[in-house]
Amino acid sequence: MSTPKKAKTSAFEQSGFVSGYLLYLLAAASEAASKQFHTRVREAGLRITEWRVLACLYDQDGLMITELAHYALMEQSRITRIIDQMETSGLVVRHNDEGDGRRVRIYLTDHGQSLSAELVTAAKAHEMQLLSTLPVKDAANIKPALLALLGSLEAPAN
Amino acid sequence: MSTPKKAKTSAFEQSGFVSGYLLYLLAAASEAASKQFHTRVREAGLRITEWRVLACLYDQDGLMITELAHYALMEQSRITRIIDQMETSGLVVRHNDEGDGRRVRIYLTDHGQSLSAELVTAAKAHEMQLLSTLPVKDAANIKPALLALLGSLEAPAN
DNA sequence: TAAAACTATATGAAAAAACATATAATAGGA
DNA sequence: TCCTATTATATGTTTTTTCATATAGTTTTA
Repeated sequence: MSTPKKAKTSAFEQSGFVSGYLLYLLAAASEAASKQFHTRVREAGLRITEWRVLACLYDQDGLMITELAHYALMEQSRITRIIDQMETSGLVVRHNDEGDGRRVRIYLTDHGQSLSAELVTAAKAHEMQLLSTLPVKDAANIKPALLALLGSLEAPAN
Repeated sequence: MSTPKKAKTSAFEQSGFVSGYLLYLLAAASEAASKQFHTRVREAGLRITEWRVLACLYDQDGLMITELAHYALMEQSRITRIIDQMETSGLVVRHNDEGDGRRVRIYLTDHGQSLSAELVTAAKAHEMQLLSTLPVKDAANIKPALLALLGSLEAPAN
């Protein structure tokens, strides 16, 4: 047979442009690493986007729609609809901001609070497990490198 | 004013769970880094997904639908439809695999070939520029760390 | 070699996401 | 203060994406 059945480790992955391209590595690593944990998120009855919102609110309850969009890496209109659904399922509530009638602040319900705490704990455990499978050097390097990249990208001037 | 207008660098980003969470850093870095280059992709009249397909075919022309799905990190049915559109816009062509009538192999047209070469060149330049903005240490560390992570995640055993 | 199991691609229907824009509230001049 | 510009959220529409499944070709095996 000229073509191998399972081309998992094909010539493609060994050489060529894509397999060493930074943006590909970032996307692939993000996707592969998230995949594992996302299984747990779905087991908790949540969609990925909802988990992201919960995690943001875990850190800082009462964020605005716009702030959530920024932190959770999503468009504003998307957040609006996700909050609609999360409000329906009893995870969060909307409150008008006193002082600025345009703003809507999102707060965790009791249920949302306990669920977010639970998932954050699981996420931390998963992260530790994941980092423990890496060579020590890489495990130590990865977050600083990503933070440097983010910092460089967020800097307005260039 | 109690709430700053532009909360770019808020308390959120300084501390808390999310801002140091590996899966968040990966997603955020991937998104932020890609964003810049994606502007160029759209200027070339392509969607991001189409660029991914072009890049894969640049490395290895004649990939199957399934292989493209794997390498471009997308679902099979999605690739099928993207190839439909790319065929319509004259970037690729489908050919039946001789030897296995189920397989469909995708080949770049002349136009697809020149466009992919052009964009790959631009992508390499962008990557170099991006890495040059990082501290040398981080620039040297990031790809090995991502590769280690990917390797660890692809390994079946654990 | 016929049946069963499996692989590759396509497609209909449903859900999610993006895009543009509407609505409402506030802020900032003239 | 009134007019304009700006900000925050919501919503209608369209496009993407997913999910489940159909179709067709190949391999396996009894």
